[in-house]
Amino acid sequence: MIDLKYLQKNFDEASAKLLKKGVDTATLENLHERFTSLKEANAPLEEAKAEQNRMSKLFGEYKREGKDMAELKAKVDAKKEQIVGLQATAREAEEALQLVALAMPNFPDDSVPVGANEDDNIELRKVLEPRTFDFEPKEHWALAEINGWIDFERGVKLAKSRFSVLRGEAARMERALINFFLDVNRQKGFEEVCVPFINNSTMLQGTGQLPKFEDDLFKVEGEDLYLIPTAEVPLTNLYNDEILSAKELPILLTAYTPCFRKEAGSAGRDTRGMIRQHQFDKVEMVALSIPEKSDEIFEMMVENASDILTQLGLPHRVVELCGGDLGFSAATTIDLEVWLPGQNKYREISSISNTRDFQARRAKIRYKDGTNNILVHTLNGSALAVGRTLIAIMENYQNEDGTIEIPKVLKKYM
RNA sequence: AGAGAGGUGGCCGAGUGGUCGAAGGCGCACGACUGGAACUCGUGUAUGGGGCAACUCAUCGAGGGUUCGAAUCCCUUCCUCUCUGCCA
Repeated sequence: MIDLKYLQKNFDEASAKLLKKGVDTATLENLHERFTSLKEANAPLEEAKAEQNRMSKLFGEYKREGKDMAELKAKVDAKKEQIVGLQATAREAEEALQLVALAMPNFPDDSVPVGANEDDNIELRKVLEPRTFDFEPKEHWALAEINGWIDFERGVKLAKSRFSVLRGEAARMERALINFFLDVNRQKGFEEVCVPFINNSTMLQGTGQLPKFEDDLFKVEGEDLYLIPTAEVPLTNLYNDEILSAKELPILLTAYTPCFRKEAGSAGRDTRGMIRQHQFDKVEMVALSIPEKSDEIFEMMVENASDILTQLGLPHRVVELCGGDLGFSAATTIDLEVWLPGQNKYREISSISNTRDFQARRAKIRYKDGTNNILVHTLNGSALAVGRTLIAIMENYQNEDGTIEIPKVLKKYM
């Protein structure tokens, strides 16, 4: 959630920031109004309650002194009636505010480039030169068929479209990649954790998936539970509603989890192959940090993900997202895009974001700095999307006959 | 899943209708004592919101109710523990 006090005091500045993210001023004005309404509704309510509390305390005295209480009771009853009305107004204002506030995306950093969509993203650098083929490189689904690596049909049979089955060497490579990623992350100081793959609505609200993006989530029927769309949810919310001590920060976490996404709104995109699935494996990094250190940690996370791709010998580029392409919770995001020679394109394989205090405010994650409780900064990033890495290896390491070489660093894992 | 017990501050633990945001202890922070430390003594020590402030509202797992007044009584729900069942 954005800082509503900041919004109130610096409306024009806030408005300019959110414009970059595609939020029009009217929406922000609405939020501002509701925040003001709530404050206006709360003031008389609290005053009335204070009066009631004062009067109620008198009862004790009256009783002890044997005084008559009928008159006092009549006064309190009148006050109570007034409170009921004020309470209804305040509650309405509160609910109206929450509705808008929880749907408002994070402010982008000032450094975020202006732009409407991914076409306006800025390539910062390329890492590794794509290899030149002396034959026409195939796409991963063609290679999958030649090698019997991916069973698309039976994945669909077992569940539905956008599910697939990895077989034999592919299944082993999936597992090898997970182990490799976790090992690298652990060496960089991330604590490996193993988390529930199903989280409740409070947690999904904490990281920003709810209430706005419920349509993207698989919900457990009849329960307040959702399949996680990313390990960012359980890892960040590990400290939901906690106050940490400054000395335990930064907290660096990594976990392998499957991720479940409905991909609502992606109908027709990447229907072929394994790029966009309802279920995919990912190894995630999450960091909780003091505000002053989050930029540094962000850089480290980008470097780490890039380094993993380099170790795998996969050409990629580092891209800074423009305001219009930023996710809901992100203040700044860098994507890593891996080269897919079969598609002749760079495709997203990692996305690293600093959400500043946006998620921390929602999830109530603070740390104690002397006497003050301060919101932490939360960061998250993939290191890496496993299925897409598998695809990238298939396409980049293919031979003319369709066979696939194993990257050197993976050999000890297979 | 069925039966019983219970959920209070960082932790332990009192509190069964008013003076309780909450005794006491531990822990922690600061100060005194010490050459330094332990011990001892003193002070402080929940969270969120409103207000320049004095101050004030809310919170004793969560939600609702009774009452002038609820940590305390009632209902619902979640969680934990024990026993039974089931199971990797």
